[in-house]
Amino acid sequence: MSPDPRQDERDFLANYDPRAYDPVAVTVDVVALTIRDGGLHVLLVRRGEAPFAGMSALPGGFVRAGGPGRTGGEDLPDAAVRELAEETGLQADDAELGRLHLEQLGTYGKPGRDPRMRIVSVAYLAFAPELPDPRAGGDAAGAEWTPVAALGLTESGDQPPGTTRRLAFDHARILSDGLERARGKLEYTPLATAFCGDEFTIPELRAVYEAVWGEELHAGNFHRKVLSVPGFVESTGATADRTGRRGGPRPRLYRAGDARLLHPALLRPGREELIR
Amino acid sequence: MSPDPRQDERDFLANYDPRAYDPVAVTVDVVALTIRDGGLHVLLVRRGEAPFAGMSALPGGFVRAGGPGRTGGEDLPDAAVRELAEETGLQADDAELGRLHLEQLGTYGKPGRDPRMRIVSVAYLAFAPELPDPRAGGDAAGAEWTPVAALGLTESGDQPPGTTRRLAFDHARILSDGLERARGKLEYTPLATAFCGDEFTIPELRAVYEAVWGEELHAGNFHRKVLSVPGFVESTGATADRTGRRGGPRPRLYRAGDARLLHPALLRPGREELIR
DNA sequence: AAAATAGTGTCTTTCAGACAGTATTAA
DNA sequence: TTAATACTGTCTGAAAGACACTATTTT
Repeated sequence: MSPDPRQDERDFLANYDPRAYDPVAVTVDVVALTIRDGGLHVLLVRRGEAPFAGMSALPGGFVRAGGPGRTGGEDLPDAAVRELAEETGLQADDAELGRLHLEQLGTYGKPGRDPRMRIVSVAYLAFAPELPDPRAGGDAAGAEWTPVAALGLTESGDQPPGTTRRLAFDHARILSDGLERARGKLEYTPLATAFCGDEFTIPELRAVYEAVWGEELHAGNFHRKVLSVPGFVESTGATADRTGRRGGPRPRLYRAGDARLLHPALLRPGREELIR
Repeated sequence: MSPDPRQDERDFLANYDPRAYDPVAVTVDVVALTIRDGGLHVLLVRRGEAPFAGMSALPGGFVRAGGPGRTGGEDLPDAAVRELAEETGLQADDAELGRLHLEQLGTYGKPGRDPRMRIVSVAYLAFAPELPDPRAGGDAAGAEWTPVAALGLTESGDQPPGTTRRLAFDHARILSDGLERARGKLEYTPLATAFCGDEFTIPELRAVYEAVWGEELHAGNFHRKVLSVPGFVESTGATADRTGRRGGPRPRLYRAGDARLLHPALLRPGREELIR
């Protein structure tokens, strides 16, 4: 219709409700999970300023938009990786960040979720093998890996009164959604291997499942099940030099296989009661 | 820290990269699915203006933000329902829209996805029982239920050259993601009942699965399986007056049960090859 | 009468989970 | 030597899928 793209944009903007011009800010927040000392940890930053000063929050920040009418700016997953890199002090092209699994979790935009202005936040979920402590890195003064168990999250996604470490904004809800997503993903995808190094043992993989699901699994059945799913893991032929903490034979080493879905799936035990 | 929230907001805005001020618009797009004549249909609008004039698009529009510093404006799911109501001519409080299943699908924000400005779009997925034709309603001149099969979508989410009915922006990708989500949801949730009326027969429910999954199911095994999953359907005790199109006994009538997850799940047949 | 459909019965295979048992290692 | 651990074998019950079969309805 109009060959001039700027005329086009003026038409476009004129055709909509003027309330659309009220500012909406778009941010990304990242739920970065890892396993440390056998427990599930999440990367949190300490807020220095109001609102929610002194409380913890998920790492995140504004999406760089690019100027109007142009195609500059960054894609949403790039913004998530950038925020993660800034907070951990790792470079975005580091091998450790490159092996990371990143997926979109959901978008949170309820009016009033930030008391200052309307903010729509796109949350990402990251699964990382054990990463260095954030304080070793760059300008990430306040970031640290925090045991998820210490946050006292309930199933409904909030923190009961008396919880010492409280999360700002609606970040308890976002983290809760991320944990539930992670628990489900381990059932039907091989993403538990994203928490491990390049080579890992079956007992290490089982420890990932136990940390994320929060329950102990039967070692023998787990072992046989993992090896029976085509493409979940492939043998390296080697044997680990390490062994279990209190003895036992040296476990064999495996790599992640080429499956993208687990078939049949590894279902969480004892979910029959939670279904209604 | 600062008791004045406007001072607070100024601090807040001053602390971030100035590129954050470049405008980002937030829209919602809706993938509304229904079953008509035994086939899966999606609600599409015809675009009258550039860009993509004459092409089809998902219904959608700007999220009403509310003014700065206040908590006005609409929540994202409310915006999705509003867009759907505007396009179908139904009122947002109609029973037919009230029974609708609505869930967030994902957020699409790649720079350049709209040639005019940076737009981040939150996509919603809706499952609807058969709704009236949009043209009967209000100002929804260009909306219509379109057979998904006519769009020629490939697994990778694009339309090969030569497709007659083309989708604007990245809406082929969004629709493709919505279809895959719907296929998966039918496996482990009872949401197929959201495509049916209040009362339905097992063969009608099977027709929903066949339309969404695009393959025929074994009638006998499907029947036994549905009845064996606790809480999927509950009997009304009544028998339908209608029967199969070419004869057969009158099927019994059921209502949706109280299950929120299907256990054990109804898995799609023949997915072993698609896993890697 | 013929064909299609609703619903049930039965058999086979697969798989999850319980349990037992052997070999290997640390304490 | 004891205890923990890695792994394997075996059994049972649940469930999916193939197939057969009866009863009911339309054409």
